[in-house]
Amino acid sequence: MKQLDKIYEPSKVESRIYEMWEKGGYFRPEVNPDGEAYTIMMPPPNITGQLHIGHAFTMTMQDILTRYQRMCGKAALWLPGEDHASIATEVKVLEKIRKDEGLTKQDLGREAFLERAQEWSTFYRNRIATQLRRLGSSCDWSRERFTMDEGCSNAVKEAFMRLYDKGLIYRANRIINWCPNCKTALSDAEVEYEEAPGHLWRLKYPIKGRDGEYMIVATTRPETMLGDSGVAVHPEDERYSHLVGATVMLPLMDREIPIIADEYVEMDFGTGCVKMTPSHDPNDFEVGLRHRLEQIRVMNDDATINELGGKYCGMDRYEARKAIVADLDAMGLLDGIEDINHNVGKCYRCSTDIEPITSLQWFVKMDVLAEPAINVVKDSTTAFVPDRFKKIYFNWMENIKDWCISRQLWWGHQIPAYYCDDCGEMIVAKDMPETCPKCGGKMHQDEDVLDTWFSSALWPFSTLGWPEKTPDLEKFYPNDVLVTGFDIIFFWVARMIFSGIEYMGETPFHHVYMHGLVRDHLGRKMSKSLGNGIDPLEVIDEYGADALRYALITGNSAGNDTRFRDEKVQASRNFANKINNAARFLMMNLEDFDPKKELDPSTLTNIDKWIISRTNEVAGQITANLDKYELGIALEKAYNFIWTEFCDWYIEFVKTRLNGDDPVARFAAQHTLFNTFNDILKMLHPFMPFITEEIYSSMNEGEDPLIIARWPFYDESKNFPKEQNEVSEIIEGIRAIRNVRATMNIPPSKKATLYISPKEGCSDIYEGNEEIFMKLASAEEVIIGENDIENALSVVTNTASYKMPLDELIDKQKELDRLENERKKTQDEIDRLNKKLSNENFVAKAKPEVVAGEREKLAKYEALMADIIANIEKMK
RNA sequence: GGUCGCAUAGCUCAGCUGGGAGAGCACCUGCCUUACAAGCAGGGGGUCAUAGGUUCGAGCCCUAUUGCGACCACCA
Repeated sequence: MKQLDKIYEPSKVESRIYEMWEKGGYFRPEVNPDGEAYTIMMPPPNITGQLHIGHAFTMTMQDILTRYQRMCGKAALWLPGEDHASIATEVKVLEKIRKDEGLTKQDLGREAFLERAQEWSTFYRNRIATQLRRLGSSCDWSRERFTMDEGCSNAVKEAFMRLYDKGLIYRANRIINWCPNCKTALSDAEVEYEEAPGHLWRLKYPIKGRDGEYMIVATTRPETMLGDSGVAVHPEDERYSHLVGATVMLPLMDREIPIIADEYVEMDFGTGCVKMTPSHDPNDFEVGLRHRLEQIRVMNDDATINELGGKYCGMDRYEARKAIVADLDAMGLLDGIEDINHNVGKCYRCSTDIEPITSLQWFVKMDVLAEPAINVVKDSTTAFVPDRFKKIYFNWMENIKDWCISRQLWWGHQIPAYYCDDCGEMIVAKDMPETCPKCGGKMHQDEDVLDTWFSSALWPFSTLGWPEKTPDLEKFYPNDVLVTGFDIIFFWVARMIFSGIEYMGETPFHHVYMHGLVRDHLGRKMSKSLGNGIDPLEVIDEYGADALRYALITGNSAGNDTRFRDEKVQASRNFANKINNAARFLMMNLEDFDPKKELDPSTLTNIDKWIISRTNEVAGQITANLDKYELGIALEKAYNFIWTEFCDWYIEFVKTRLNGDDPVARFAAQHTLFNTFNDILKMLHPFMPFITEEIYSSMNEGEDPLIIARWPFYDESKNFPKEQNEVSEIIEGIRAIRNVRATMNIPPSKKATLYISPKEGCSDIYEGNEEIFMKLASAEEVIIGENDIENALSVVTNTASYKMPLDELIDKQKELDRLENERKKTQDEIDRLNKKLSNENFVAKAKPEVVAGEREKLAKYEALMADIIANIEKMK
């Protein structure tokens, strides 16, 4: 066996190990060809060119689950997503083009732009893939799909056509969210509302035919009045009922517009009178439809006023606002201004104020799609972890409006709709017809592309080959689990669910595991403006990928945010080093060990059986935790078991036999050490893949690598409850002795004879383990049996009483005080238990096993009490 | 306005179906004991936000309150 460094250096092993995995093809589901399919998918990479810590968080969880399932013998497939062609990508690419070539989008033209976008997108995507590899991502990169190549992927065309044929996609002139900076339509989910101080202006609209009478409307956006086509009041508002049906003259535009009554208006707000701008306000749009109000769009795509805005034409919307207010004021038509806080919709990408405008766009009809998507979550065909996120999902799905899917971008899947230049005929098809089927004219394709989430929603099956009926699709759909942050439920999770049901007839995954955000050490959200982002690659450089993965997972529970602190990574790194050193110990002591040589089970001591049993038990618990996606708990259990029980106790226990001269005892110890540590490496592998693989491969030369080793499932034949209890007693005894020695300030170098007098029937716990007590309890000699020593330090446990004569060291009074203290504590326990057990209600109503347990405890404490009192007597 | 979450040791957080409160870091004491000082041994430290309720028994279940946070909707 080879030797390890005293300090574990991740940089020395990580790339070598990763290469070994990848070359060996171990990430592919074929390593377990007959195993049940387990699928997990990677979100579409967001092209920022850099792996974000939040991304690393998601990836780590996915990777842990994938590795675990693979070791369980499943055909675990972890697929990278489709390209995430979004506004972000387009903006990023355009920035680069401007910087490198000094060209704008218009200078470049569509085709040249797409070519460059393709290039850079691929570059960034590869870069992220490389970064993920450093994190240990066991994604099957060989199946990577990149479907923007043909302008619009086959899957997207197919999906679009199917919905169109069913009448679930339509094109209409409706009000949509428009970003004047990105110059594209956005879906409702892409608008973020932010509270901002503003004003409420009250404007006076002269009523026609009633000189000196006005309708006073309140508005936060006076510039939209250019497009007003009505004034609305509540039908039951007596102040205005006589005016319904009359008209007002719209100031500045001199347009005669009607006064209408609609329940939408709230009587108590403002003046109870609302101006109607159907082309620039979603509510007004709805009211306008009901009352057939004219739609007058007064703004251009860049939010400047257009020619319908009269003399304000060409002004920016906010310049126009100032000018209009000033003009109205000059005309005496400004009734007043109030300060008001209101929410302003912003583009989620560039934070520009969203302008609602009417525009010809493509929409997906949502009500039909939403219903089954709600049902699969209701009946838990798709379960959310944690469960509470269902509510958020339902709330959104139940109130969903039609989804605007067209975007006025170039970088995306181009809509497969074609128009005749001559007669305007529209065809939706996979390929553009040569000529118009109606008039034979020339055709052109719709300029717009689809919302990136339209294609992303297809990802659970499009990455598996859909619409082709591939073997992958057959085997791996539906997926097992989706791991993602809760911030993405609407954008993505919900849309995948209804799309999966629509196209595949089945929900896309059984479980949706939702995690929280990674925050900085002060609990703040990471953001570019704060500059508090953490680069996972820097963390990996400093501490190693295993440490980063550990730090991200430990102490985390589903749905909750986690803070990222340097101390946490340090603790993780220390753990990695601990494992490294435990491995060093093994390697030093296993040089002459032959794992193939058969063991005589009767040579195993109770100590060996204890660690075998505990390892088995812990493995079972971790399995249960992982099956419930309790990654943080599973990792914590592994940590505590490895550090405390294996390293601090078992290794210390076993040293006496390893250094002794009985070859049979030595072999039993080596055998247990070897197998236990192998199991430990296995259960830790999903969390810390690099270090475990490195150690495992040097311990098991010529064997299969750890990544495809069999998971250490719970095995009843390795369960030794009797020995577990026995060794717990030994540990308790040693602890008690150490504790006494420490409180009495006796240095470890001062050794004494240790007299152990086991209680009835307990002597085999101690027989043969004398040397262990010598080593771990600083005894120079151990004598087991009845004793009657005076002037000795004494401690008692449930199975034995211990005595250490240390005459010259003992401060008699101090020891008496200590014993008295023990007595008090024990008496308190006895009193508490007596009180509980004398409560008739408790005895009658509590579960019998609980009552029995309390009785047993009482008996133990009473026995201890007797011993303590005897010891006090001897001391006096 | 609606919904949800969080409040546990000095700090950061765990705590599964209710049966005597845990970890890491920090702190105190003693140790370079041949795997490990990125370590070992021992120790201190919590009215589990507040007030009620259910129960034999509540950190956990119910109600209300306070503080913090998130999401959705949005009245011009």
